[in-house]
Amino acid sequence: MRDDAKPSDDGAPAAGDGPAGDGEVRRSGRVRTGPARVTIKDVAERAGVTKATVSKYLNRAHGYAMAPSTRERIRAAIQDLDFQPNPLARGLTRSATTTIGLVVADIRSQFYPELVHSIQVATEGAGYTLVLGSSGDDPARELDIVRSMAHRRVDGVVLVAVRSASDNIEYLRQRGIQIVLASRDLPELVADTVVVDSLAGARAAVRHLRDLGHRRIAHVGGELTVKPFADRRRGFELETADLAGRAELPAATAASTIEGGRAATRGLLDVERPPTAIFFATDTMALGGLMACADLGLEVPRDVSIAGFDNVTVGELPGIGLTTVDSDAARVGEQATELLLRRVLGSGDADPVLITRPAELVVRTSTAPPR
Amino acid sequence: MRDDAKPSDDGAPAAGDGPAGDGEVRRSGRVRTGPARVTIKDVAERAGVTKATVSKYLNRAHGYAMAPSTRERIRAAIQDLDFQPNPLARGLTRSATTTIGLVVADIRSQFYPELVHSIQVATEGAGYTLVLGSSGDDPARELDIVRSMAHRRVDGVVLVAVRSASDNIEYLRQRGIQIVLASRDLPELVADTVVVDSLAGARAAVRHLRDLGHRRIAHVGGELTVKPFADRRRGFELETADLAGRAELPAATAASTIEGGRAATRGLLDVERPPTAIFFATDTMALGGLMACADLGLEVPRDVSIAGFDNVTVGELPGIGLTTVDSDAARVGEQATELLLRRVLGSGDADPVLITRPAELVVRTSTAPPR
DNA sequence: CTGTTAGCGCTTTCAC
DNA sequence: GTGAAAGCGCTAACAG
Repeated sequence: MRDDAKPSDDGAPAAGDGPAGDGEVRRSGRVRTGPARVTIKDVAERAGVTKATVSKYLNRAHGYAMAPSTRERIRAAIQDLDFQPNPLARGLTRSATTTIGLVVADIRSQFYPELVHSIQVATEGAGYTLVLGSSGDDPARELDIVRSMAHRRVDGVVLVAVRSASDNIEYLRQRGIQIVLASRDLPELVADTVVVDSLAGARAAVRHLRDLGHRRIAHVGGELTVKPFADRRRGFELETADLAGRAELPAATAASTIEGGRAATRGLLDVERPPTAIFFATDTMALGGLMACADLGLEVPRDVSIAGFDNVTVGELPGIGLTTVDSDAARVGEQATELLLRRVLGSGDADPVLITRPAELVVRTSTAPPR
Repeated sequence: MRDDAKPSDDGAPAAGDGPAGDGEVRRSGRVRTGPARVTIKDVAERAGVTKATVSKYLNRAHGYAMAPSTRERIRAAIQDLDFQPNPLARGLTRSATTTIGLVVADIRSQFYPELVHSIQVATEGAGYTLVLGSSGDDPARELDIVRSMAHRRVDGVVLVAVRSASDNIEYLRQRGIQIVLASRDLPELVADTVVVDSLAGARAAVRHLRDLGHRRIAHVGGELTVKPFADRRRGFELETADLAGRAELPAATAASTIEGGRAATRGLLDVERPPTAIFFATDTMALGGLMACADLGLEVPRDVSIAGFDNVTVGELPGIGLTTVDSDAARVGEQATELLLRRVLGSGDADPVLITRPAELVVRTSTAPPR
């Protein structure tokens, strides 16, 4: 998707561009006709006014005045004709589309559905349409998506769990497109951001393990370039600073996937004197941790206690009962959307706002005192 | 979202519209300026040709001829200027937007992420943008969403797990918008459809339970107005037809949610002589079934065997180990998208196509011989 | 308060 | 092969 300005099928199949002047596409076919669309002109005629007046009616929120009788005739005409303003035309003139872009890394992860849903509901509830992009956690693709959304003139973008932001944010900002970051903050506060308090949450989780009597506690963290993951790790370190040496507190870093957590956990447990508890930076990794325990014939929580972070739905299931920290994804999504829409509507503070939501410990059955 | 033709801020904050002529909104503010956008006119000037010629270059797939030298100059100009055709303008004239709508019931359900992801990847890979709508499984909202997408001139719509279709499909079809149904078929083949073989899958699951020695088998089904659910139930009935009376084969119907499955299962198990195995119409319900067992102090599979349908990710987890039937959501999504894009591009059969994918049994640890 | 007049950026006949 | 002109459906000054 590098050279966006290629022939009509701008966004042709990912396949190679082939030799110079290939001509594969046949967009030709059927000419979308359907029932004659009713336009603003039809409404104007039926109401006995001009398009301009109808437009003013449609944009009356802009503060146009209008004779009640005219207003009423237009209203009636619109209703009779079942008129719908064409969003494309509107977008073309106003350069605003009542559309919000949502960029996520990968919807399949246990963590997103709740977040995406809340964002979807919030945008839709405000009359905006949601455009979805999935980056696969690849910064390059993320930028492609952001560019594509910018060209489509979305009014704003929710960046969920961005990796790094410099390019994206710069690009959007230059084009006057509003931005909000959800669930992952960045080292610098470059845009409105809504996250959960990772540091406090991690401390609570680790303290819980200590309160149970654990002393050999390990940590499986996410990539440290991701700030919330770094914060969680730091929380782990702060709460274990007084404990013995590094040997007692092994830490690993893994991709935030089930497989990532599984592999890292195996490495951590398959040693002489394994830890009695592990704190994971995400529930997804913790689920992998559970698999690793099963792989090694260890029982949770008897042989090892497991704690995660996020509170994904499946953690509640019997047979899982994952002790975790609630990231309150739904509220994060909602609040992020609110912030974004506020900016889109022109209010909003001059400076970026950071909202850090409290993180609550949720104790279930995957943690218990060490043997 | 009923009256779409309301004032400009068609999608004002959910808050009340207040007294008659309130004037709260101030869209006024910042006038989205940004760096002067480069248009086809700029390209034309730089290349020393007219907009028309540039347009022909852009649409060369339509089969326009052009002098190689001109072609080259235009190509260079586009590159130098980093020109991107404005999709809105293009959409306005061509009445096609390289956009696909995706309508799901509720992304939060365990089943969707995989499906949505595959659709997302497939559309994006073909250069289309995905617009997401979530109906909450409410037919009225579903229609609202479909209408909104139609107004935005999406080229096609993927309807995932529609409930009933008459209105939606009629509406879209009238407007020449292509349609494909994924994961749920309808009694009548009204549009291209991709589903898994529910009947065969259900039979395989039930046969598996019988092979293990179960005779008192229950079924927790989804609403029978949903064809795949009806098929799964029918599969259950066919495979148990020779067994004792109805008392041995209780069946319940529930909403396809964890809670739905949980409640239904409790009802089924909390009796004199409970079944020794339960076949669920969906994994989501089966997870609820697992919770119900825990609630009642029953152990799976020792006291009761549990089998589901869909093969959601969490089913693999140790502690869950759900025996199920694979719905192959990813492939269903992919194939549905392919079918849709084919129609959008003007190929595609005259009549609707039905693709029924094979359903494969996946045996895990939630099923075992009865005691 | 309402109408006139220009476009927004692109496509598309129809000439040349 | 390329250009001129009209128009997609709407908004936005500016008049009156």
